[in-house]
Amino acid sequence: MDKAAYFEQLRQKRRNDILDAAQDMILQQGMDDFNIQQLARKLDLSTVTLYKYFKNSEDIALALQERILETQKPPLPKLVSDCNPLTLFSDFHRVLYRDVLKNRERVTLLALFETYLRNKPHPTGERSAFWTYASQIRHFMEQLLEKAQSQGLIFGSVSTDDAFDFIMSLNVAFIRQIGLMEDECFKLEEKTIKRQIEQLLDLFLLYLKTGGTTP
Amino acid sequence: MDKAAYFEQLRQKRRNDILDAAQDMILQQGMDDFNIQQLARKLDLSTVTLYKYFKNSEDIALALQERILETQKPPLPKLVSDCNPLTLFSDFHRVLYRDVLKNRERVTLLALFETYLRNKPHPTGERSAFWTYASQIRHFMEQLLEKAQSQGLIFGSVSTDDAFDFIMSLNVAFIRQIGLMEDECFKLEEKTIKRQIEQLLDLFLLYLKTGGTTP
Amino acid sequence: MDKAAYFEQLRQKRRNDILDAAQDMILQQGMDDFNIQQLARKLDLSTVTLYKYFKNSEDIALALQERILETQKPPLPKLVSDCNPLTLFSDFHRVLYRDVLKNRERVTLLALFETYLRNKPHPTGERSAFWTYASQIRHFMEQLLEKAQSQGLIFGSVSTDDAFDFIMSLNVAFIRQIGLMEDECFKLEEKTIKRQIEQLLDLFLLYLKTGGTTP
Amino acid sequence: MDKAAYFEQLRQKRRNDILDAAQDMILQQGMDDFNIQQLARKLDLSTVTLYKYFKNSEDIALALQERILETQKPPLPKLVSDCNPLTLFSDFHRVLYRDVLKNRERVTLLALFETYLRNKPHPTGERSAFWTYASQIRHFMEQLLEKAQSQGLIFGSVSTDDAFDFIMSLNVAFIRQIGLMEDECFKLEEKTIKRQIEQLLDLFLLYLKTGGTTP
DNA sequence: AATGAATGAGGGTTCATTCAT
DNA sequence: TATGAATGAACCCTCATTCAT
Repeated sequence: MDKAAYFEQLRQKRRNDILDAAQDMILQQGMDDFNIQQLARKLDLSTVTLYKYFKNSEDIALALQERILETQKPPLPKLVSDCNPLTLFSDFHRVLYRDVLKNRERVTLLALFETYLRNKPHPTGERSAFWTYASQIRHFMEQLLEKAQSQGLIFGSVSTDDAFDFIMSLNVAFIRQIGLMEDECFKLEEKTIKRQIEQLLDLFLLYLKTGGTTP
Repeated sequence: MDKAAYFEQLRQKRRNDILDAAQDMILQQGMDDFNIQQLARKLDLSTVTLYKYFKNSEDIALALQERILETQKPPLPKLVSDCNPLTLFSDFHRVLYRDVLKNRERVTLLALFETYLRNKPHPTGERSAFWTYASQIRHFMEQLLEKAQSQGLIFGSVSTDDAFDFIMSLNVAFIRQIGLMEDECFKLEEKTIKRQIEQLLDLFLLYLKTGGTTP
Repeated sequence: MDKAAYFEQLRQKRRNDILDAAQDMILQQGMDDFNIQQLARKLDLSTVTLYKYFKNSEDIALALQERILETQKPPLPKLVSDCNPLTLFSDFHRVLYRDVLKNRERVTLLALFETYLRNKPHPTGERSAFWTYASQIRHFMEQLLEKAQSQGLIFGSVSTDDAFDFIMSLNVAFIRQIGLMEDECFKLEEKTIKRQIEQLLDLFLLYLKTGGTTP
Repeated sequence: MDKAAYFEQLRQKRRNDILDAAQDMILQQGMDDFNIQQLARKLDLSTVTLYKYFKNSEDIALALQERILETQKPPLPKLVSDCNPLTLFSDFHRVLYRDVLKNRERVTLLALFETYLRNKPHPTGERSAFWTYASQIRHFMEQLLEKAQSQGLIFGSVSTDDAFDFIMSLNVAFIRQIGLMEDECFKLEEKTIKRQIEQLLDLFLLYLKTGGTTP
C-alpha cells in the first residue's frame, strides 16, 4: 500500500494548517510578536510538534513567504496578438489590482515580511518578496510596451525601460500602501482606493500616450 | 534662582541624547531588535538611568516619533498670491521631495514606526505618523488647488478634495517606498528615484490639467 | 523449525549495526553529544525502532562498551615454557601496543566511556573498562614475572605484585593517553609515540633487572 | 570615594564564588551534566544573575580552566647553579607530584576539560590545558637536562629533547591517570600511587644515566 | 541623579521517551 | 516489526523592570 504517500499527504496538510495559523498570527500581531510558543498554543499543540514540521521559527516564516509567492502569482493574461496593447495594459492592471484587493491579506504579509527582513542580514542582491512579485510582471509588461511603441501608440520619447520602471515603482508603492493599511482603515477607505486605482490607471495611459508632458 | 530651569534643560539634553542613540539603533537593527539594555550599553549608562528619563521602552519609541514629527515639518512655502498656483504646486513638491531625500533616515523611521505600530493596540482614530505628516499639508494644498481651480487652471471635473486625496495618497506611498528601501539599494537607485519624482510630478500636473482623461 | 533462531540472528545483526553507528558517532562527537535521535537519523530508522533493540540510550553505550571489551581482548600469547620470560615480556608488550595502535578507535572509546561514567552512579566496586582490560593481563603477567623471578632474571627485591601493579599502571596511563589524543595530533605524533613505546619497554626491563635502583 | 574599585572587588569575589560552585559541580557530575540552571539553584541565585557575571555557560568553564591554570602553576624551583642537576631533577619531580596529589581536584578538572573539549571544534593548534601546564615546565627541564649532559651525568646517547619528551609524556599520562581516578579509588590507592611515583622517579634517573639500555 | 544587583517572564530549542497504528 | 505523531522536561538565553544604595 502507499502508506508513505498517504503520510506525506497528511504531513503536507498539517504543514499547511500550521502555516494558516502562522499567517493569522502575523496578520494580527505583526512579525515581531510572532513566535512558536504562541503558535503552538493557538494550534493546541506542543512546541516540539511544530519543530517536527519546521526546523525553527524562521523556517516557518520563510515557508509562509514562499507559499504566498507561489499562490499569489501575478495574473498574467496571454498576450493575444490582435489586441490593442494599451487595452491589454488597462485590463491587466485591473485584474492585478482586483487580485490585490481580493487577497489583501497576502499582500499585507508580503509587506510585513519585507519590512521585517529589512534590517536582517541576508545575501546581498537578494530582493524582497515584493520585488520578486513585481519582477514576474516585467517580461510581460516589456513585451506589451514594446508592442505598443512599435504600433505608435506610445509617445515617442518614452523609453520602455523607463516607463516600465516608473509604472512598476508606483504600482509597488501603491500596492504596499494597500497592504500596510490597518484593516479598519481599509474597510473605511476601500471605495476611495478603488477610485484611486482607476485614476492611477488613467494617468498611466495618459503618461504613455503623452510622455508626461502637457499637450 | 534658575536652578530648576537649568536642570530641566540638562534633562532635555539628556533625553535628546538618548533619542539620538535610539534612532541610530532602530535604523540599524529595526524596531524589533530595539531594546533598552543595548541602548543603555551604547550610551554607557545603566538601564535604570534610562528609566528615569522614559517610562519604558515603548515610551522611548513614541517620544522619538514625536520628535521626528516636530522636526520634520513639511516645508510649507508661504502662499504668495501672485504666483501661478501650479508653479507653486511644482515648487512645493520639489522642495518636499528634496527634504525627503535629504532626511531619508527620518522618513525611514516613520515608516518603521508605522509598520511596528500597525498591530499594536492604540486609541481608535489615532493615525500613523505618515498620515499626520500628510495632513499638515492638506490645508496648504487645498488652498492651492482651490486657487488654481478658480483661475481655471484645473480641469473642471476634478474635485479638489479628490485631487488632494489622490495626490497625497501617491505621495505618501512613494515616500514610504523611499523610506523603506534598504540603504544600499537606495544608494544605487538614487538617480532613478530622482527621475521618477520628476515623472510623478509631471503626472500630477497632467492629472490636474486634464482630469486624467485622454484628450 | 529454526525460525526463532533465524530471527534472533537477524536481531543480533541489527544490534551490531546500531552499535557500529553509535561507535562512529561517539568517536566523532564525544559521549555528551551522543543522542538517540541523531543515531536514528544516521541509521535511517525511527527512534522507536532503536528502543526495540535497546532499553535506552545508556543501554546502547553499555552494550557498546561490552562489545569492545569482548572484541578487544588483550593478545595473550601462550606461555611457552622454554622461552626466556623477559623476552616473552618484551614480545607481549610489543604485541599489546601494536594492537592498541591498530585499534586506537576502540581504545579511544574505552577512555571516553571511562571518563563519562566516572561521575555516574554505578555499583560500588565496579571498575572501569580499562581496569577490566588490564586485569585480564594480570594472571598471565604474574606467571611470567614469577617465572622470571624463579630463574633469577629479576632483581631480588622486586615483588611481582608490586612490579605488575607498577608496570600496568604505567601501561594503562600511556594507553589512555594514546586513546585520548586528538586524531590529528595522533597522526602527527605517531612516530614519536612508537619510539616512546620502545623507550618505555626498555625502562620496564631495566626496572625488572635492577629493581629501579642505580647500579 | 573609590566606589568603583570596591564594586569591582565585590564582583571578583562573586565571580570566584560562582567558579567555586561550578568547580564542585563539575567534580561531582562531570562536564556534560554541568549546566547553568543547576548551578544557579546551587548558589541560590537566578540564572539571569549568573549571566551578569559570565557571558554563558561555556564562558564559566573557560574562566574556571583559566583560573586553575593560573593557580596551578608548576612549582618551578630556582635553578641554583651549584646543585647537582639530577638532584634538582628529583627534587623537582617530588615537589611536582606532591603538588599534584595535594591539588588533585584541580588536576581532575583539567583532565575533565581536556576530554570534554576533545571533540569540540577549536582553533587548530590550540592545545589542551594539560599541554599548557606541561609546556611551562619545558624550559626549566631543558636547561636542567642540558646542564646534566654537559656535566657528563647523562648517558651520552640520550638526546635531551627526546628525554624531555619521553619523561613529560609519561608524567602527563600518569598525572592524568591520577586526576581521572574516581575519588574512592584514589583514597584506597593513594599509598600505592605514592610508591609508584617514587618508582617512576627512580626509573627516570636510571633512564637518564643509562640511556635505557641494560648495562 | 545614577547605578549595581537581582529577578520574573517568556521565547528558542533539544532530547528521551511513550502511544497508537 | 516498524514507524509517524506527540509530548514533558529541561536547558539555553534575553529582556523589561524593580529595589536598595
